[in-house]
Amino acid sequence: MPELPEVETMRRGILAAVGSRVVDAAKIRCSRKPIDISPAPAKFRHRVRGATISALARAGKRVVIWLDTDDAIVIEPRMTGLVLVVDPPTQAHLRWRLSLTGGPIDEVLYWDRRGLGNVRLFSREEFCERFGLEKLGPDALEITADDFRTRLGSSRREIKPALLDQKAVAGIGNLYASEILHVAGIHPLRKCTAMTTRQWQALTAATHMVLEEAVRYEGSTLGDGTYRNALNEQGSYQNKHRVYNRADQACPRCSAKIKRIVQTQRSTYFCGKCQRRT
DNA sequence: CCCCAGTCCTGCGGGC
DNA sequence: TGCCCGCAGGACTGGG
Repeated sequence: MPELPEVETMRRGILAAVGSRVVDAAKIRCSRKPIDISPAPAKFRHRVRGATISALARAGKRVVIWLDTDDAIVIEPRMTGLVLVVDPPTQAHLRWRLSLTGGPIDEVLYWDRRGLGNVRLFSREEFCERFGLEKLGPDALEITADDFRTRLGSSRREIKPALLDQKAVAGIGNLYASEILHVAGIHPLRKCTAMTTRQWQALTAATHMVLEEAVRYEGSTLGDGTYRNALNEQGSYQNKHRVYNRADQACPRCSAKIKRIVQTQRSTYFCGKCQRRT
């Protein structure tokens, strides 16, 4: 479930390991069903070969490898994808490989157990079209209370499912939505239209606080152990979770029992006592 | 336009 | 012990 903190951790790990280097080749490595990689291998290879990595960025939950040719390799890990510079957890689910020249670490790998992710090459124009502010909202680390109110203030949805809308705010997923609302003291069932200015402000502060903290702890590696950083090491923010996956345990703020409900087919965790509906 | 259910996919754990 | 089902939740699609 890589969300913003996990993808940001991958991005930093790749940057530290490979920095600015020349691409030697891009290969599809797949012993099972192929994942979504575009364009087709020969064309992909031709477009990236010999290019230099000019920047490593993040677009919401995607890792972006910018090349000096003005093309961007966009890796979208979805549920179980990992971007690695060391041996992957298994060879079977290794999906793609970018070979580099001139350094001790000479590969960036894409590994994906479930294979829901994708690796795509875009020109700068295509990238701006696809990931502009109309398609992808402001980054959750940078979003302001005014952005939140403008983008969600008139939505008829409940606040928790609304936080998962990447057009409104980029980077928040199911896990961090629950954590953020707990810190903000806002009930997940609260309607966006009922949110006060103070609550949009509290939500903004909580969003920045939780996500910055999660980045410092290198993301959350849950029970299935799938998520890893670029060096195949676990994150540790799961030990700091306030509500996620903690149904029936004590709220760290008020000791009431944490509840689990389902909203738009997804689990929500919250404290019914200290997260107010009003 | 807005929003939600259904879809893809694999591995794991519960129930029988 | 083995099988089947449900669940996990990224982003996209189709339709109400």
